Amino acid sequence: MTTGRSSVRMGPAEMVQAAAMARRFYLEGKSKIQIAEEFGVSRFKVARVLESALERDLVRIEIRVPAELDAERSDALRARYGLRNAVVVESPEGQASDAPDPENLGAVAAGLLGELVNEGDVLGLAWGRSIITMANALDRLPPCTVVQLTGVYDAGTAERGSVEAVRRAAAVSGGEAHPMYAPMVLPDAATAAALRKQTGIAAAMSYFDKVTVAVVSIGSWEPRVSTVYDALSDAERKHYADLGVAAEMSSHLFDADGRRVGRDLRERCITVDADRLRRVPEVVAIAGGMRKAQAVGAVLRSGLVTSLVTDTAAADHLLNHQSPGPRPALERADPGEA
Amino acid sequence: MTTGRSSVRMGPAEMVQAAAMARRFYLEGKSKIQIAEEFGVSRFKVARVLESALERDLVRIEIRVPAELDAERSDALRARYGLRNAVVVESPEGQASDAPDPENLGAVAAGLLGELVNEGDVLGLAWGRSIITMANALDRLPPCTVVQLTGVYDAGTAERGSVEAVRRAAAVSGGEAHPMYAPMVLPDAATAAALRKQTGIAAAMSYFDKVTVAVVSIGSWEPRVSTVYDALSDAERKHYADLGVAAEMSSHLFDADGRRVGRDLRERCITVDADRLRRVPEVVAIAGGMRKAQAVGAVLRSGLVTSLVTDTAAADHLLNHQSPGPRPALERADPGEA
DNA sequence: CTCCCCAGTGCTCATTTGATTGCCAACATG
DNA sequence: CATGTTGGCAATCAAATGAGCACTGGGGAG
Repeated sequence: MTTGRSSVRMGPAEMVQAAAMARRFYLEGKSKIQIAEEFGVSRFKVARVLESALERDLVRIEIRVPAELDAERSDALRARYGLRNAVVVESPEGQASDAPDPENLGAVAAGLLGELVNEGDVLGLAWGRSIITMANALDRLPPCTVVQLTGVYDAGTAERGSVEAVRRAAAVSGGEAHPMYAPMVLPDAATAAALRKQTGIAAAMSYFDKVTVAVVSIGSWEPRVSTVYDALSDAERKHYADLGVAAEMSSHLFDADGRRVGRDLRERCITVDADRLRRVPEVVAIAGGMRKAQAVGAVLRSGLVTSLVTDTAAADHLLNHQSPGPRPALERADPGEA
Repeated sequence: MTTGRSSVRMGPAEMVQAAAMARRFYLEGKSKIQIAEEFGVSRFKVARVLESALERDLVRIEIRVPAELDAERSDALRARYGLRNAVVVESPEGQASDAPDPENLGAVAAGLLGELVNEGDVLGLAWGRSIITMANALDRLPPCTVVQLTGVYDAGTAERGSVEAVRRAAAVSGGEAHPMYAPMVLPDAATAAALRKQTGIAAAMSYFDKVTVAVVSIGSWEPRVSTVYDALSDAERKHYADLGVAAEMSSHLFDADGRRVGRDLRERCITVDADRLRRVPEVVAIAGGMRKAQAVGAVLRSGLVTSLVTDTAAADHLLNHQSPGPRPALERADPGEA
């Protein structure tokens, strides 16, 4: 700032010399002292020349990530919300608020999973469209046990999607699969309790305590954006909406500040407990799109999530219109151990 | 080289983290230690991540110079021939060996002169087409005295070109002009001697010892490529060619090794002595094109020249087909003082 | 099972680097 | 002419950095 202004023009000799020095320094990795000796100037001079070369854009440094990733927002999100990992996927241009999670979200999450999962881990998968997409996009995964964290959502086309996802992940990984053939939301607590005692379901649930990496989805309290919302009656929807539900994750409900609300719902659901989830060293949430942005913020503020895969639209909202809230970064065991 | 291979794929989290670290380091100027603290890793980890980011082209550093300059060849020439400054101008594409010095050469030389000349300097200009071009391209020059170093070449269109160049340079600079109204090559030594006694010419020549920056041109011993060659008779041309003339500069002749030959020619010429030229702290030669490449090499080997402005074609020849010769870099007074 | 190898990590020490300060020359001003 | 000011430059010292080394833990071969 104090020396060469960008406005004063450099002559060709200065330019060429600066370029030569910059080449030595940045591309050939020579030290400034070596360069100073070669050019017969003091090392301070070299430093000044390089500094001004930087100012004048004679040296251009760019950080290139694959086009679909937004490094800047990823980093900002990670820092702001105290996440261990944040990956922001570029939202397709022109696609407005009603776009669901883009295809990319799943593919990128699959890549992230490949990084986070180590051999011997126990991977838990909740329900979610993006999670299905992710499972399909998985191409390699270290050997690990895969367990289903929630019941399935039994409407729409991808009926047994969650089961499929668990099977697919286990197949790619080469490990055991522990799916659950049960709906996520049941008519009443009794039915749910009965189901939980079923051999297969109980077997799967017995792994919940061992899960080292969980993948969850986030929905907002709107039709077609929350699995649970869609599964309830109008009266029930109204009931929970009055509690101030802002987000739903694996059938757990949160208000805008990330506090659990409507805990009674849990009794009717086949899902992993929030407290158990909190003990999972690495919880990856996948959700994107404008409509889910608020919900994602709410869940982040709950402190249940350690990593996030989202898109530009949601990231912008989280960065510009929401605050991380009081809960600091998570203090969990490092997900490194098995 | 030892750590991350370029072939092993990075997951999105690693990618995003590497990008974030690279941004901090390269664009925001944070230290690796700061980055290590922020990300909760050791500074060595940061160093390794940045190193691998460099290997994987996640960080791209490019040295950008104005398109017309060839930084790499400039630097190579400077280093190989021990020059103080070397500037290589991009030869226009497809323009073959018979291209004379491109327009750019003069413009770039003008810029170089603006750098090299300081207030109070005495600038000497020899004859040469590029020097005329250069003078026309001059846009600013510190106040200095401008002296004509050689007589003019009195044929062709730009008849009094050299005089014009001196006047123009003085006008831009705001200093005195000392032109010489005399031809460069004369029929015999007596005529030359008589001319040298002329008031105006003698006045100009009295400045030769004070010249601090000289600009000269280089020609090869061919028609239309050397001013002197064109001014001689066939017999004379043959005579000097038999002496092994490879280059001509301000009516001084050099063989391929940079040794002076045909010194008798000097008697017939109005020009600055080679020995005086050698005492000038900064001698800038301007010459380009394939046909002059050999000649440029010869003059460089004479050690008379401290800086060179040339083009890609000549530079390639100088770098690939010629050697710098025994004479090391010049040991002259720094051109800094007035 | 042991052993070796290998990749990854963090440490130590020597070197490099940046921020600060002091110096000198050029210049404007009283 | 003396003096203050400014700007560029080099020296100093503390912080940052790199190269080499030791440690560890897992995986495969014998």
